Amino acid sequence: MPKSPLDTKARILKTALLLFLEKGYKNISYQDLVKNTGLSKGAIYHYFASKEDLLLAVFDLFSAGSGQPADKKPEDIVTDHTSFRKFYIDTRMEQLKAFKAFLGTEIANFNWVLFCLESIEANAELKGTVSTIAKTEVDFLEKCFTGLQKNGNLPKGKDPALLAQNLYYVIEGAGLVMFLTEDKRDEDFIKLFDKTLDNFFKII
Amino acid sequence: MPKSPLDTKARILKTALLLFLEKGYKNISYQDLVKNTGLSKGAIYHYFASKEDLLLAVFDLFSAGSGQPADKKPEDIVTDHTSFRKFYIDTRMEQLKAFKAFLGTEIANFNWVLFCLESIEANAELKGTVSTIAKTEVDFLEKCFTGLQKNGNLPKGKDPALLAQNLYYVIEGAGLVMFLTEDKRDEDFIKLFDKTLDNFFKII
Amino acid sequence: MPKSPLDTKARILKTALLLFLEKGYKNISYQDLVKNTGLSKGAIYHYFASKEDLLLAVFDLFSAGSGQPADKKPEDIVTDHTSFRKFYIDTRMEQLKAFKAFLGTEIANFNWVLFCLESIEANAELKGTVSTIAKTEVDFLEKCFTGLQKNGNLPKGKDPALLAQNLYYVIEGAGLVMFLTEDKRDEDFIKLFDKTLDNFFKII
Amino acid sequence: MPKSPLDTKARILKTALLLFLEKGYKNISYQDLVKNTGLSKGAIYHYFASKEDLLLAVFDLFSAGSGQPADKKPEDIVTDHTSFRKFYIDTRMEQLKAFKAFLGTEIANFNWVLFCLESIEANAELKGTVSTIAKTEVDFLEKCFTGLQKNGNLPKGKDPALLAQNLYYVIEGAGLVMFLTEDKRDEDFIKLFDKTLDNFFKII
DNA sequence: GATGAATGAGCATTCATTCAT
DNA sequence: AATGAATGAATGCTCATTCAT
Repeated sequence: MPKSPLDTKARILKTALLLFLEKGYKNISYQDLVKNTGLSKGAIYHYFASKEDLLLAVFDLFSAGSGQPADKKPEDIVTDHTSFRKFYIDTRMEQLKAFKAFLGTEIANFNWVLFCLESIEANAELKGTVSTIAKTEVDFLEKCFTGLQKNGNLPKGKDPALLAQNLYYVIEGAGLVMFLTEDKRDEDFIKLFDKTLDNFFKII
Repeated sequence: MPKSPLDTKARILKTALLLFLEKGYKNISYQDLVKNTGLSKGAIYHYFASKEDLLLAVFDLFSAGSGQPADKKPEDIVTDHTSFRKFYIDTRMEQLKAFKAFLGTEIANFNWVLFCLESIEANAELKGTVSTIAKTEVDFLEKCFTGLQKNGNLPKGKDPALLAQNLYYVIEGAGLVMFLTEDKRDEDFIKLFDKTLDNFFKII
Repeated sequence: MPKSPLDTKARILKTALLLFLEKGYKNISYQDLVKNTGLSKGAIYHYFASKEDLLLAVFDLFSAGSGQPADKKPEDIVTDHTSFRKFYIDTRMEQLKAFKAFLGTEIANFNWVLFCLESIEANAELKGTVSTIAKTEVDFLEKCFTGLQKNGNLPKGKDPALLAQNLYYVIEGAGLVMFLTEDKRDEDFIKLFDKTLDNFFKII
Repeated sequence: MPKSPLDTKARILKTALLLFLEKGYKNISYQDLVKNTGLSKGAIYHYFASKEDLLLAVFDLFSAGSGQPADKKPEDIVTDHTSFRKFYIDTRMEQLKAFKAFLGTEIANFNWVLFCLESIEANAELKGTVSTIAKTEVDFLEKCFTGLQKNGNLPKGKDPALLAQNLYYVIEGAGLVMFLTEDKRDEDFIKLFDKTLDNFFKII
């Protein structure tokens, strides 16, 4: 039974993140937050001056959870297409697992696109944060391609940086299209990413 | 000063499309529609039974304007990378020009991602429509790659269909990331698409 | 296919009466009237200046259909309790049959109490009309009791007029209570009236 | 100046009961409630989730105020017609007085029929409550008739239960007809009930 | 005679926010 | 730290009515 301020604040943040990701920032009201935190409106306002303020804190949390692991060296782990795919999927699954563990619950509908769109709509400065996340992800992919290159598994003359950029877009694009055209769950996205990487290797 | 029912209905549809694309479906209220159409709430309800009903009609319009031109044969027009890029950009610019001409006004913020997300959120059946648009676009790109192939400008063993699929994702992904990380205008997207195609050709 | 003004006006009146009785005056909108008459709003306004105006005409129709048959002589027909009950029920059933024939359709929920209440609420002068209906009904019942009296089937010293007044109230009260406490159909009311008369004879 | 939640909730309930009885549930808008409670719309919604929810609570209040006093023994108090009438009228007047005292104001138009009709229209389950009120009232009257019987003031062979049922209907019927045909005030109803009882005794 | 386009006031309801306790 | 009472603007929607055709 959490009583300390830190616990309460964390509880609000986690609940808000979960709800925002599931249904979007605009679709979540204070009533929802109250119901799902078990706290009162006043308590939430005690920690966050406004809904936008809460969003900013939640977005920080989200971006922290979106980073790539710094303890691993992709360029050493990735040697060929197979290890590339395995490493990428493993990393994302770990990320997802960590995320769920952090939230302490399953998340039915991981609508991060809507969440990000509404976030930058509410506060355009968040574009910077999204941009950083994107760069980190591209860097990560670039290191993977470098791994391929070091092992002679990259066709001559292909630039790892450009490949990373393209692959990043492919993954984002595939995710977005899946969102817009299919009913999906978390695991579907993992499968999608695996297939997407496979296809990408076939065209480069 | 339009008086005929057809004019009025079209006026509502155009205005709604414009506003929905600029600010998203949820962010537009009947008050906004009233202000921008110069009509009364009642008049809008006379033509569309509900906001969702209006959305469906607007989405039809949007999807109609999103189709690729049926009168052109991409596989004949596209012969090399240069003609590919030129043809693709020309097509999109024509599309955009036609769209603007149809709406009769500039559109400041072409937030089609938010519009699509909110649309399928409001009515999941619209996923089918989005899916069709996506397929049409991929088909179009596939024909372009076939053009390249016919002219010996495609590396051996590369599948036009797979290339089209990937390029489609790259374009969507690039567009999405641009949305989430930068301030952009219509023309910026055109430039982005040009650069995106250029980069894509470098990695295949 | 009715085209003459009279037909149209009658069609509106019948439809309105049916709808008002089923759902109450307030619950029926012009939209309902349009849907059920197959006419346009304008057409209805052409014949009736306002909703209240329509109500007044409808109420006239209703009160006309609520009268007792002038061609029959209750005091001659009613001789004992059995003939009283039979005559009363027969009369009401004929009334109901005539009503349905006139409307040209079944009526699911005969909520005449709500209809009357809302009618006098809309125009207090209608109280006069209701009053007249009530008097006619009491007169009718008085003649029935007179029939009983002539045949020596009325306890000495009982005043036919007073009995009629009481029986009228009993019937109205029973009907109202049935409305407020049970789900009922037209036929249930007929049964109720029969039982009510039977019980009334037991206490006088 | 009431500040406690209980006061506020009670204030809303009383005001709503008063207004619903005066003009009917449908005719009262939140605007009316706001004007008459001095509270804001939001405050009312804070206590009652919807208009129907408010109605249910109000109806409970109404039904509570409609019960007969449990502390009195009608079968001992009522001995003859005179004491019957006096006891009945006294009871109703006390009821009315208590009601007014509770509401803290006069009530101009006690339209309980419309209120009940609209209540069961809004929520058919309320028929159960109305049914209970009716049964209580009939029981009460039956005990009165039992008092008459015990004192030899009931003609032989008359069933107190049947008499109670009939008298109840007579009273309701008389009340309804008065509503539909005359302008009336609270006191008029008391007078009406007195006269109604008097007449009823003459026919049994 | 008849249509239906257009109006605008009014409705129940939701929402983020403030603040006394 | 935490509650929840109270606010009032805004939302989608319904309605009776008007009127040009």
